[in-house]
Amino acid sequence: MTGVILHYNEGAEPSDVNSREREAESLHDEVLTRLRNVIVEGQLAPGARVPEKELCAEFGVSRTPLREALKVLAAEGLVELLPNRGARVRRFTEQDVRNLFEILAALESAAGRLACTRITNAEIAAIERLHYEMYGHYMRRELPAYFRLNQAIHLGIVDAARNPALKETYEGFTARMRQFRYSANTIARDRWGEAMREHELMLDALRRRSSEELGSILFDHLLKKFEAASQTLRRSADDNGQ
Amino acid sequence: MTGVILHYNEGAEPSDVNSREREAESLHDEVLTRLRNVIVEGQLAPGARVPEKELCAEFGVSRTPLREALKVLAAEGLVELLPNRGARVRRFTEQDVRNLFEILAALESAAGRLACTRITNAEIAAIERLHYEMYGHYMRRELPAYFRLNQAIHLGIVDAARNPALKETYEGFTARMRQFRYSANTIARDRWGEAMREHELMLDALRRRSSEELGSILFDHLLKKFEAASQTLRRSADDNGQ
DNA sequence: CTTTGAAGTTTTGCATGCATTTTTTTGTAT
DNA sequence: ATACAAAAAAATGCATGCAAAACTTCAAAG
Repeated sequence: MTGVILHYNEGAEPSDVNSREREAESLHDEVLTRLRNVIVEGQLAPGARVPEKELCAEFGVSRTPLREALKVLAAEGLVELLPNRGARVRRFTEQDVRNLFEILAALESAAGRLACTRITNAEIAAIERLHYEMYGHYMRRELPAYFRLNQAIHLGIVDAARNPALKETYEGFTARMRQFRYSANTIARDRWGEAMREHELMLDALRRRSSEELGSILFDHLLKKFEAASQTLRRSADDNGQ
Repeated sequence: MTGVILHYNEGAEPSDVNSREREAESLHDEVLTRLRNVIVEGQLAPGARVPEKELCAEFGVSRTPLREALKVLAAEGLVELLPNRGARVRRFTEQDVRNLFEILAALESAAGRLACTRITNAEIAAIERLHYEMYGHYMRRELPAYFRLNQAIHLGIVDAARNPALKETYEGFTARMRQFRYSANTIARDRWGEAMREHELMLDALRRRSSEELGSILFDHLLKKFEAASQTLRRSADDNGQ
């Protein structure tokens, strides 16, 4: 498919494992996706230099597509470009993460506003079902399932805003924050109930198609989510004596 | 103007002509900025193929940094990458522009919310002064000066949100829309008064530090701005028989 | 010991080279 | 003419080459 390209990926089989779905993806795109994952998943520590040669070997490509990907990641803010010193994985401060959460809150809040004017009754019903299912997981303290449904609800609202550019931007930012997800997906016992109540308010505002209410609730909900997550994070950091 | 740039950098002194201010800018960064300007300013028509060779000649660089810039512009959505067929300048539909305006509205609305909790009284006073100055231009029907002040006020609010990442994202989106500015900076006579009134409400909400109000006003204000601009645009398109 | 610094090594940024693919041109049959 | 096919030309995607910059190493001086 990609061709025989002798030296590198003979045994590599780029087509089967990594590129799910998309057929003819450019090397650049594939490297971009893979490198972003490497960084977001923390395989490359924050603050670490990005070793071009090693990554080229690992990905089986030359430096050209890798460096193209690095420029894009730099534009996304995942990586810093040091003049004549290559790239380094960006280290996020707590303030950085807060700033990103506020951007997410901005996008999702606006999505909620727009959704109120554009969502169909069927979609509202679908979100209601997700809500009740999530409530069940909440009652049974099934955290992973709860988070899955939670995310589905938020995505449903973003979808209902009927704005692909907004959705794409939103997803871009959530992807960048997957590296903090481990903490965001922990939830303090007392926060959980509050979050559930906020979701009830969201559903109520959505049913009444109250743009302003839903926008406000979502905004505050996201900021509180950050506060809770950062507290959890700080606590676990303290536990480690760090 | 583009400069002599013969072989490479013998007498090159990159610091003097081309890089205003910033000293050691990488070729990649400079090409990125320049190419973005070329596209946003419409020197490369929407839908047109991006001619790598010509641009390389014009910028005096090889294809490598140019192509790196193209990948970044593609990630920004200014350019589309066609497999094996290079890049083409993205053509924005009215719906695309609406979507972008909604994102801008999201960001600025959130900035307003945050600003209410973080802005200093001195900054509020500064924005008030801008407001009154803008009012003078409104009364005297001085459109360019009005728009300048208008923009300063909006930027002041974004600044007061104390979120550099938000500001950067906001500026990124406004830059991308500078190509539609010609229409956004036209304002229908009847819309002007309404916009001015909305600004009065904004200032009032800001004085009272009412996050929700300011967020709502800004959101609606931006969407109305789009509606007005797109109407103006459509009208002028009709006039041209298009 | 710590500093200095010169020579060697690696890394970086960019230009160039080359196999493919796409586009254009040209030629031929309908 | 119009449609199609073969050939030629150009553009694209990626690998590689190379000079300059940044790191190492290690020995001599303080």
